[in-house]
Amino acid sequence: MKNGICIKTNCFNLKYTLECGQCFRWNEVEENTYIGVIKDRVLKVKQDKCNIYVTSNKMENLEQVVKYYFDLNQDYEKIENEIKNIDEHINNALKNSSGIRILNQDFFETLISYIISANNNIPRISKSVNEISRKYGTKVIFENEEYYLFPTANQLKDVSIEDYRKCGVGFRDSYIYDTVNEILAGNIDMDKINEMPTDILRQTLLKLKGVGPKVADCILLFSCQRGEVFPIDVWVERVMSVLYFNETHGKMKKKDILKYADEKFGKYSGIVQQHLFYNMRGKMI
DNA sequence: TGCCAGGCCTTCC
DNA sequence: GGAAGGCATGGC
Repeated sequence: MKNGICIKTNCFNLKYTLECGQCFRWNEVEENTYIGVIKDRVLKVKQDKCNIYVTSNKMENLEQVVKYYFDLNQDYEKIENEIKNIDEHINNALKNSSGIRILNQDFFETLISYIISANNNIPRISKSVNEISRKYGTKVIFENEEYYLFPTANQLKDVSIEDYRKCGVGFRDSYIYDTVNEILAGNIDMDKINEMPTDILRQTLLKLKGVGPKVADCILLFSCQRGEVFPIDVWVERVMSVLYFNETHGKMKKKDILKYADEKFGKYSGIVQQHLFYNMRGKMI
């Protein structure tokens, strides 16, 4: 393939993966073709049956980067076959959403993005993340268009609370400001994240302003390869209450939902959660 | 107009 | 430790 690569995939649906709410910087430009900005480059990805075709402004290690980002090194066919057998609800959900992958996104970008996500909606989250990138991130050119990488903590060192507010983040402005400064102060060593046990890492994240249990779990799941976590937002609370506790008003306590998920879904809690979330939001279950 | 959005912080008990 | 209220902003 000219100026790009082709990767053969299995059990991967690009559309579901990018539209299930775990990432905020992808746009569909034509049928089954998306352009997105990840850690250090712009990607254009087209899916045609089992193959994806990828072009980028940066070809260095492209296949490795793409496989890691979309979690293509994991055997999702095996994972889906296992979770299908857990119960009929998951089996039904998978009929609508087979091929969702849990992305491996950049830690810092995910941290800030999910602080913005609190009591917010996905289009507005995307808008704010894009605005922060446009103002403070590195510009890159791809197919004669301008794109902006999400800024590093260092690129945000002189940004004020008021500046964040102008990016549309609302009351989360000071949370972002405080968290960026914590990172700049070295209070979270981003090089050691992979070695930290999940509980310790969660406790570390929870010390940051604007990071509560749900945001921490999203960061753990979408950027730290912790597939055993089960982020509970309003949708998941609702779907779990209805499907597993016979409650129609989302009244179940999070503690009880977490206990249930841990016992029943175990190390696959994260992927199960994502299928339930996607199906619930799409009103398919 | 009022309610909701991938919740969290602060205050108060 | 748990409950209640406040919080920016835009879409419906």
